[in-house]
Amino acid sequence: MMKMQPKLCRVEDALGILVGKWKPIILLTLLQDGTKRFSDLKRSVPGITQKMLTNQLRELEEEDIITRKVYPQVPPKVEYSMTEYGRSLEPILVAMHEWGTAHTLHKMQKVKGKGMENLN
Amino acid sequence: MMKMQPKLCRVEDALGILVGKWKPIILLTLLQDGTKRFSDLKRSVPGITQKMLTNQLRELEEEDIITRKVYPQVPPKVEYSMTEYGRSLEPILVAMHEWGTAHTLHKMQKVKGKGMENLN
DNA sequence: TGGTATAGTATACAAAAGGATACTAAGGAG
DNA sequence: CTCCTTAGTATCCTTTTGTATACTATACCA
Repeated sequence: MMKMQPKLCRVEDALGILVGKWKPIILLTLLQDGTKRFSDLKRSVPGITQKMLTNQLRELEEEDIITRKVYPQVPPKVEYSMTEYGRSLEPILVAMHEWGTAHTLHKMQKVKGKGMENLN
Repeated sequence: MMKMQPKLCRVEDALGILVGKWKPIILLTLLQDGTKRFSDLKRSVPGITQKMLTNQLRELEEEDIITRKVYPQVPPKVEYSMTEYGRSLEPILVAMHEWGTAHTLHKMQKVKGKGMENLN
């Protein structure tokens, strides 16, 4: 049994930070590889546009999950990394990842079930 | 260090189920109180409209997270409860709740920091 | 005969999120 | 003089999410 009351629910706090089409993969990448510069992140997250990457990084920075370090160079160099606070999200990311992995089978059975209708 | 590769990320699987303005509180309510009928849920989630509640419940049902039991009565009676599969999300919900609770302080300090500017 | 209750649907609309594309600064290479 | 690089902006558009409001069926109660 859970000890939490829905009315006093703090789940949204964590969820708000993780939600966004690209945030989980950005965070996982930074957790794994440590510091990365903008263009490296862009390569690590296939399909993301510059706008969305900037956008998501700004939001994460605003929430104090990542830091942004600008080197006054040309061409520009900007490095991103997790903050201590950001790293505290790791258990949640891990829990979600494990859930997803453990329940891949469940999903496959649903899909298979649908396909079976044609075979019987 | 994490053992997962961003490219093979299964985080989205769990996230996709949890995302939606009302899903976490619906799930927490069902986890705590067990079976609930539509109108009870509506009362438990203040501010939600019928359409949104129906909507979110249908999505959760579709994902096999909750079950829907209809009693052929008038006025209608429909009961919702978590599936076994749905209950497996509990550790994630708990992890998020704990994170939110533990880091309320962090948030308060940010807000306080901003307010302090006027005081010095 | 009209009002109440439950669990919805239908319709229209507003807001938020995401995407495509073009543009910029400033130095170095050719 | 022009192109290349990086880390962005700016603008416009589409899709997804969420909201508001009105409507329905059917039995019971007065």
